[in-house]
Amino acid sequence: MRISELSERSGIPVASIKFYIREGMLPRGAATSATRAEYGDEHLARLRVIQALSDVRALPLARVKEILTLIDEPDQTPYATLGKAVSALPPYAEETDTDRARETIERLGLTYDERFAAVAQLEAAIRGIEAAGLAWDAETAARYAGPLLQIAAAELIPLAHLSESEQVSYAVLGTAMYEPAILALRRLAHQHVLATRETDDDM
Amino acid sequence: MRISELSERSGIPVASIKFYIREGMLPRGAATSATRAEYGDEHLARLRVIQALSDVRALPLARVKEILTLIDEPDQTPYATLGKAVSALPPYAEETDTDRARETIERLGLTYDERFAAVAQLEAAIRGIEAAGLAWDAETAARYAGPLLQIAAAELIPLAHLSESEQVSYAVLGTAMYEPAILALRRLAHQHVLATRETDDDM
DNA sequence: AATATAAGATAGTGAAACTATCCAGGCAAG
DNA sequence: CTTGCCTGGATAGTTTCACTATCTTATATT
Repeated sequence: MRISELSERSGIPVASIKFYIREGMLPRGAATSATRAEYGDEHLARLRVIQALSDVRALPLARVKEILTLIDEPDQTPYATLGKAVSALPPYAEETDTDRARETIERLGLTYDERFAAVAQLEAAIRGIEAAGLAWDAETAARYAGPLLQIAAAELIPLAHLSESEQVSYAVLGTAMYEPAILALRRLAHQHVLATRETDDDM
Repeated sequence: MRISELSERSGIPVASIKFYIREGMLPRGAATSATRAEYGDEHLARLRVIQALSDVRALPLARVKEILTLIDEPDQTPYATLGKAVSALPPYAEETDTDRARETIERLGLTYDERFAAVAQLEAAIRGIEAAGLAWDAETAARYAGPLLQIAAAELIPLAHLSESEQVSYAVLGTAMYEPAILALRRLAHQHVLATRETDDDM
């Protein structure tokens, strides 16, 4: 298909598609002549991924590009690839000390690895919680860790019968794309708990 | 304290503090003369909340302002206030039909209420998941719902012995600020599960 | 041959979040 | 008391991001 059809089918303006190509997020079409190029279904799929990451996750295009690159050219190990994908996701934390996060992780009996971006992200999250005047103690952390461990374990099961490259792109995209659903379900769960309380006490 | 001290103690440039005041996110200091005003600890605390919401959550200032307004002037009921707070959080979903979300919610046995922003957010999340080529079926949804219901229920318990206005600001800020910690813990849980698998299978 | 459309390059736009400059009025040191 | 620096407040400028519009050249299509 030509660029105009790609635009129609994806709902993205031609000018924006050209912009994504310029930015290196979408491969060029196969040139059939000096002023014609052919686009395929892979271009359409790529555009949908860009939109999902950019609109639903509200990721800056630079981060979207990082994730796309990881899917196209995974690192040596899936473990390293997933680690890099995590650093493309908010909260964007720079390197600082990660004492609070380390304390939490060790107290929970989780594996601490300072190279992992999620450690710095947890640190940033804890600082934010406390800056906002909220509590983050062992009890609070434990409330979250148990159920999340269950979720994480369950999420990894269906990966088993996929090929390695499928596993990587599923894990990278899955890390990013299931998060909004998780947050929405938590918010709905709050509402549900509140709504099904028979007491007249509101919160 | 004067604005320069407020700036020093918060680490936020004077120009930015003035900007926040202009935008109505931070109250003016109490004027002591035509060119002097006095700022208090409440200004410092407010600044820290703005930073937490803006930096850690990466919320646009317009959303930060909405949340701040909710804390300052809660709605009639805490339930309504929390609902509005949720709409200030990503994913920012406009009104569309919410069929997929409704189906999921009903199948899970949760309370469906179309006025609740989290429903539209779940819809947006599901569409994003599928646009990215990932699965969202009953089984997937159920994997998440159970543990999240546990989390939600546990989160509401400590609210019981707070005053109503404390409950509101805790719930509003808590909805926003604990989310990054939840996501970071999920990512760490993935790493932990992967790291503690004795098999040589990578993912 | 005339017209339309495509690809690719370059430049322009609009919103968001600051940041810098300006000015008049105090306060404090000498 | 006066000189000079700081303040509060207003206005204007800057930077980054994510497009969007225009332009050029060339090639399909009728």
